[in-house]
Amino acid sequence: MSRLPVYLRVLVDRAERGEHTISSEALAAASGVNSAKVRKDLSYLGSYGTRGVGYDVEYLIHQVSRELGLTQDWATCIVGLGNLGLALANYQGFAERGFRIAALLDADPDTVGQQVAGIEVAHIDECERLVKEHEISIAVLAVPASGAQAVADRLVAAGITSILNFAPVVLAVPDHVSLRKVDLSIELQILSFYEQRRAVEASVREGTARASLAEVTRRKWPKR
Amino acid sequence: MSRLPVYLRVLVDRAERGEHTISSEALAAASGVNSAKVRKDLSYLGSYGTRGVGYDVEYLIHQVSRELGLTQDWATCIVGLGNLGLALANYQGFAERGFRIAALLDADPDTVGQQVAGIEVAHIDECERLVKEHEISIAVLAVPASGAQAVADRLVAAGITSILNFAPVVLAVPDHVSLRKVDLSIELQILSFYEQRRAVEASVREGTARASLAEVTRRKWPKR
DNA sequence: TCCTGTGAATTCGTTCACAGCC
DNA sequence: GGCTGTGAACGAATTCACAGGA
Repeated sequence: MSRLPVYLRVLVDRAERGEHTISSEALAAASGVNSAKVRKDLSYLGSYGTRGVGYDVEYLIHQVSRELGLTQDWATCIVGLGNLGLALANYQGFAERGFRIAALLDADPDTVGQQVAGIEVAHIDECERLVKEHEISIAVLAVPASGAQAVADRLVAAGITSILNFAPVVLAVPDHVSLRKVDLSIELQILSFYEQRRAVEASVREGTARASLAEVTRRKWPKR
Repeated sequence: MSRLPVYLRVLVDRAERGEHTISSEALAAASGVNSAKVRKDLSYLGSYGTRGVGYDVEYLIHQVSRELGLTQDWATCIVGLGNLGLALANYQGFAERGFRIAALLDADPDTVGQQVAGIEVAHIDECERLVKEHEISIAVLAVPASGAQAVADRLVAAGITSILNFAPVVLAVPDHVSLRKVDLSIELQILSFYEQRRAVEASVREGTARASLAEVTRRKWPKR
């Protein structure tokens, strides 16, 4: 399911190049997955391809967009206008894809009142009113770790039902709220893990390694 | 394995609060996972807990850090100093966690030469030299989608072995290179999907839904 | 008694392989 | 002949459940 957006991106790209049809094989290659997986994923949509031919690009774009709820636009808010929040607010790709920024929120009195990307930053205390007024369902959280859970609780109470969390903490939210997280340092640490593992492997190949825990552990982890 | 960084964060937090011991149950709850999973994950490290007691927090921090390769620091570079690249360059959490920014790279002549976070932005043409000179192994890619693959190829040729990609494209890299991606619009689209699904479910409960494809499809997807 | 470590059971996602249709 | 749709086989990850040590 998290693959649908990837397919969609490939499809849009192909449509722009004027291609009208695409095979599961081609879509798979461009998306970095297996072709059987593509066919199975698409079969869940009930979208039909044509045997012997492939999938109609335009039609599939329509189906996937609809499945993803992209045929309507979603009002969102960005909470926390530090470095990252500012970058997100200025990011063009937001609106293009049907995610309209309806409000910007911050707790810092110096930030409140400033114009960012054509929108005035409101105080976090306004969140209840703004969420209701603009029917905001999605919040992007770019606040410091220490305040993140409190802000999340407040947003949920205000009526938010989806949160995209950039703060480096594990948030707890009620069942009816969707939560996704983007965590820079976790990503880097994962890369670090594989870097280190390659270093250990290299030293083993060269025979310079001493028997070590890392060595014993080495084979237990998946390939990448 | 991608859970180790999460455990580590929880452990550090507990250590700071002066706790010396933690049970798999408590660690699991704070990490948002099942306790058996925690025990199994930790057993791969060869770290031993104490039956009847739990795990020693300090010792576990040491073990996990070592496994993740965080006992050394990694030289990294940020490529692309648009909104996002700037925010990343100014992000403090980088250096704190052992990821030293050794170079900033951009293709825009107006950006090259500027100081960002105390480092002068170099031209992308310098990447071969800088990667070698600073032994940079990890690159953070914050360039526009259109140029991302070319830049990635170049970085790989220069000797980079890990890439954290923020550009909204599927990158292809050789097997010996690790690749992670962070894609804002994909995350939003996934949230959109669940938002929409909730809307459909609500209309079904209210009896206002017409029989529809979305309705038929509804049950096929995982819970969240 | 409490909590870890781990085989066994289960669930989930992926891939294979081929029947069926264009 | 080419390509989709899908049952069946497979493999990986998760969870159960309990033996055994502190």
